[in-house]
Amino acid sequence: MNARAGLDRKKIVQAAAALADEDGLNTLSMAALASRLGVRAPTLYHYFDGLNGLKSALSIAALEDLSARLGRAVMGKAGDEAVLSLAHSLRSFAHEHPGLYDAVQRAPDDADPAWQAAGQETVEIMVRALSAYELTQDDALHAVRMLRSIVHGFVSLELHGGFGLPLDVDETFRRLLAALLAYLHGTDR
Amino acid sequence: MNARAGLDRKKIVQAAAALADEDGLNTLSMAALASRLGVRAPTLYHYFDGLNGLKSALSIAALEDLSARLGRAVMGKAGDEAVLSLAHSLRSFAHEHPGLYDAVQRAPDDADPAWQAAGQETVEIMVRALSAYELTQDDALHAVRMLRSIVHGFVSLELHGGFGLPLDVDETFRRLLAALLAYLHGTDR
DNA sequence: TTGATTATCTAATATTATTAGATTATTATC
DNA sequence: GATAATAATCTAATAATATTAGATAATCAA
Repeated sequence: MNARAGLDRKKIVQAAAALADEDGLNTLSMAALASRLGVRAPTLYHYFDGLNGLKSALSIAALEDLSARLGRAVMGKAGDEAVLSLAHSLRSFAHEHPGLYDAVQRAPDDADPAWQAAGQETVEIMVRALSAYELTQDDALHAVRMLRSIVHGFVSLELHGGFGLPLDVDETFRRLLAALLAYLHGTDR
Repeated sequence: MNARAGLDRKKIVQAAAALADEDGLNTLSMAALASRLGVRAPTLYHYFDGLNGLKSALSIAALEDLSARLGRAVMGKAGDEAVLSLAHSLRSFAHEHPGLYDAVQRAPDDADPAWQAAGQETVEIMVRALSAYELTQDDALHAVRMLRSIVHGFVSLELHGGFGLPLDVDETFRRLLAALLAYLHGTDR
């Protein structure tokens, strides 16, 4: 009784993604994943270098997903509209895929080329989205970091219950983005 | 051979904090903590309700530490100076105590009264720091969230290697705070 | 000094990650 | 189509962890 499960790295990563989104990235285990795939845990070692290797693969896949989504979000948009679209895409990705979102944050131990590439891709998407502001190269990179910081900080606090008070969170997000856009317009510098 | 170790909750939490800062909150275990305290793991169950209970206590202690530091940071300061001092205190706490900083983010499972109190205290410190801007109650609370989001997002990306490019991170932080201060001054609204 | 309390221990169970090596299913070769 | 090679999966075993139960020894109160 050994009918093959027909696994491959992609199917395993997909199942891991589902588990991470459902139960959290931290509780993702080889045991739980194998069980979901109808297979014994050691089987997974045939495809990945342990739990760490699996999580690295998940991080890369998640980052690629996110990158593709961000790319679609800014197609045909420029300036404020593009920045807002990026921000809302990031936030909705985090809401829809909390496990994958956490995985994106977690850099693989050994800086994997695929990870580097996906990360660079997202930065480039963001830089292109900012092109309408006609920033210098460095200013654009700072602006990308600012956007990422703002959205990540907000989303992270939001998802982990950091905002206790009964005050509209969407409004806070709007204001954060308004502050960023104002800065990009140079109202202040 | 059972000379008592003379433990109490405080000593255990302190040792846990040291371990978390040294090796990361995620790798904090009952086994490692007991070993550092020169005691067998089951001993710790006399003081805390398992690893989760211990981590909750650590979260609360860390939040109280942070809150005290923030309180000191804004004494005798107002307006922009107070906001900048808050932001830099938050960031330096995260740098000096990465494990505790992570612990602060993690809300205890059961919303512990001590946790609620410490959280409320930090919000109040921040609201007071913003008093010079003469904001409405709601605007002040949004501003607190904005400050927390900005600093947390930046620090989190910074600590977890999210900023790959060789571009001055201090400068990015400065710009983020400049954007916040400009917003608070209402240059834009 | 004795008895009660309590801090700590040992022993045992369950779960997990991981490695080694056996077995069975598929594929390639003749 | 039979057989050999390959590859996917399994069983078995080891080590580490969290946790519970209950025993023991140190301290404290009377």
